[in-house]
Amino acid sequence: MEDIKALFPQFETELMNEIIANGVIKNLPAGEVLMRTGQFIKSTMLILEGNVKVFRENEDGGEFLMYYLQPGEACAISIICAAKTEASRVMAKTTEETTVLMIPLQLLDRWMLDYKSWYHFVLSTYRNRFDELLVLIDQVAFRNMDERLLSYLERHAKVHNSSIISLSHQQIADELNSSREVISRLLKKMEQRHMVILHRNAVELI
Amino acid sequence: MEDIKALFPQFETELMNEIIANGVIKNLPAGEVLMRTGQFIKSTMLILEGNVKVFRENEDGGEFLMYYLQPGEACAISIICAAKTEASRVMAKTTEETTVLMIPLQLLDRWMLDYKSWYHFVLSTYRNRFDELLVLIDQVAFRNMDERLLSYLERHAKVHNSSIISLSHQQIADELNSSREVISRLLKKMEQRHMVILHRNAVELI
DNA sequence: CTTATACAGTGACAAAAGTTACATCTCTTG
DNA sequence: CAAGAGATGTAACTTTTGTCACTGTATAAG
Repeated sequence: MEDIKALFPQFETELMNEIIANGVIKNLPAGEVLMRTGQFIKSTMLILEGNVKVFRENEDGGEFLMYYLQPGEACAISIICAAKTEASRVMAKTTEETTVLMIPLQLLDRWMLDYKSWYHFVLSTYRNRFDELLVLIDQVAFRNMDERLLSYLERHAKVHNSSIISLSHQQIADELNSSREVISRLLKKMEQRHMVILHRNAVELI
Repeated sequence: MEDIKALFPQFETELMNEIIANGVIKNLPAGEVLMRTGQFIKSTMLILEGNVKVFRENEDGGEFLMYYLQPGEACAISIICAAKTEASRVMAKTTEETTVLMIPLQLLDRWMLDYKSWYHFVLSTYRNRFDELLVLIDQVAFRNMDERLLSYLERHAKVHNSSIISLSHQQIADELNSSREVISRLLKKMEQRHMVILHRNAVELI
């Protein structure tokens, strides 16, 4: 409870009380799917601990990364969809053990009116996700795969707070919508330039 | 005034009155820049007539298309930025003669609380723009240039309500972040397959 | 009418990325 | 520890896209 206050210091006390009274805390293992393409959303969630990756699935099951959700953040899509009870167009999955706070959607409309801090939180959530999509569009539209790979590794390191990226080349290729061989090739080049060290199932950023 | 009501039938009467009392109608010629990268936004706007294209500028001045705004719509970015008085990261420009209704940003917060119809309008604006960005990401991440070109032509035709797309190959290349020769090549192929007819400064969709 | 100027067509080539096809290598599991 | 599964390395090739260089052509301006 104290952790929640620390993560969302901007929320006023009454909102905090409502959140605690109505929210359900869920503990999820890594790899748990929180939202599925085409699924209708019944509740929104705040991330308390861990990490959630939001992605689109392509035809072959590849998981094209959109962005990560971190503690103190909320899923804009779940709020948007919840507000209109519409189907989701993206997937969300935990990448590590994660704690979320589920909030029934019928509260959202009232909170928007009753709590200024909630209203501002929702708006800034929209704005931040929108910005992340803009950055993503820049990457896929303007950057080559080598640059995208480097950005990807750096972001992964930052988000997971470790310079060791524990993913196979295939997983990285999926998240960038490329192919394993291309990623292997580029990683090899980066290793020759002493930008990374390659391990099994892991890439270490220098 | 009656046209405004027809374009925004969902707005309640009092909101309509506020809009009419506080909004400023502006008539803009084609090619007018409404929003510039890095610029701070002082007001938001509703599109009454015409068409606005929202795009990102690349290093060489190419205008990479994000989406169009049409009558009855509002610019999500201007609302988001206005709400936080932050700098814009995109550009907006009229593509034809356009009438917009400018609304001073200080009214937005109050309207969100006072008018349910405004609140829902803003949320659905967010949702729609978000969806358009998702579609754009799909295109650049998953589709080849020939498919993207076809989608682009179809969308342009739909938005401008004409099967004749009055743009040079260079302009099309810019909006897709490609090069003139590539677009010429692909258009030629499409012409051979009887999908389009090529004119000077125009492409006709069949 | 002539001459710039912007637009379009095209061939040749280069670069980036995707594909195919194997060869190794490194764990895990029985 | 042997076998199999999953992971990685790599060469050869194709496809897609981008770039360069040049030609022709329509249109507007003088």
